[in-house]
Amino acid sequence: MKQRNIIDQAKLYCVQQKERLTKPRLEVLKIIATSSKPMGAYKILEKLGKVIQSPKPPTAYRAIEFWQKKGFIHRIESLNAYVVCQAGHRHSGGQFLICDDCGTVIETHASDLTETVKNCVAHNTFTPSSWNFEIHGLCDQCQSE
Amino acid sequence: MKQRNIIDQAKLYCVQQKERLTKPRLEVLKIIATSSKPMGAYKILEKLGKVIQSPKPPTAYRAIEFWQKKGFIHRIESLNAYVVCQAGHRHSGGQFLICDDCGTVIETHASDLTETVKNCVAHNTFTPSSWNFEIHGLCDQCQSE
DNA sequence: TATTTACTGTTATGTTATAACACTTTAAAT
DNA sequence: ATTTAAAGTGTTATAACATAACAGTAAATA
Repeated sequence: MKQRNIIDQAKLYCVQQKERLTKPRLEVLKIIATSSKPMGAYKILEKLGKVIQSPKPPTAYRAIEFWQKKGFIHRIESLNAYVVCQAGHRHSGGQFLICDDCGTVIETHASDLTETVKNCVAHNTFTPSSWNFEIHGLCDQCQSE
Repeated sequence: MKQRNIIDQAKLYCVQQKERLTKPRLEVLKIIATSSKPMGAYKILEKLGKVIQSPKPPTAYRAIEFWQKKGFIHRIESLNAYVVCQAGHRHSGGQFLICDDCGTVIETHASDLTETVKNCVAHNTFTPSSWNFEIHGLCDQCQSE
């Protein structure tokens, strides 16, 4: 079970980093990890309501922000939605292939910036700290249908 | 004047493509083109109020959508804001260097996808239609301060 | 000049996100 | 052990961003 691993990783991480793994945090991560598709904050909040007494938006947003900062989840900007990190490691940038038909998001390795960006860095015109590359299109399966 | 050129280009485009260059459309494009930084929809709406009698959100959003579809402006997803196209040509993807200090956005050429994405396409696992690459960091000037 | 089409104005509302503050839990310092 | 400080939560309220729906208007076209 993939989502099981993420939870275990998160637990380990919190112990090691002395971060507090509170109920809202744990449940929110579980919810996002269980979904195969990006999930909006209010959808997360709704699901959270099944394990916590009538939670309010900040409860969900705080947990989302927590995991996002730690690199366990990513925000898909073009969808206002969140997905669990599929890369299995910390990184300051992400690349996402978003199928506009079925909604699935594939996270690809994000260690390479494009040539243009590399040039900018090389010429010292810009110093990147984080990046987000969202590619919309059709996944293999939807393409062939 | 750079923003003058964009307006002229837009006028020419509308004549050639038989698109209607209405007052809301023209004014919204002027507003976005005049700003050196990405502008949110409600800020645009506010400025629009100086040339049009108490406009409502849909008036701004419709014009924004119009120019966005035609490639004259881009949406910066991570800022919920809009900038005039700096590339001077139609394209299905954009790369933006966003300075988190001064807010300036530099648009770079977007004809190259990263290696990973190219590989996905080559192996037929994904067919991209559009993409958006937003790189946050510090521009040269803010970096050196 | 009648008809169709595209666009606008307006009302209302939906969706996403955060500020602010009182209270609680945990960790650390004494 | 008890105090204190720091981090986290619950809650209310509201800010910020975006669109549905429908009536009316302007332009293109038949």
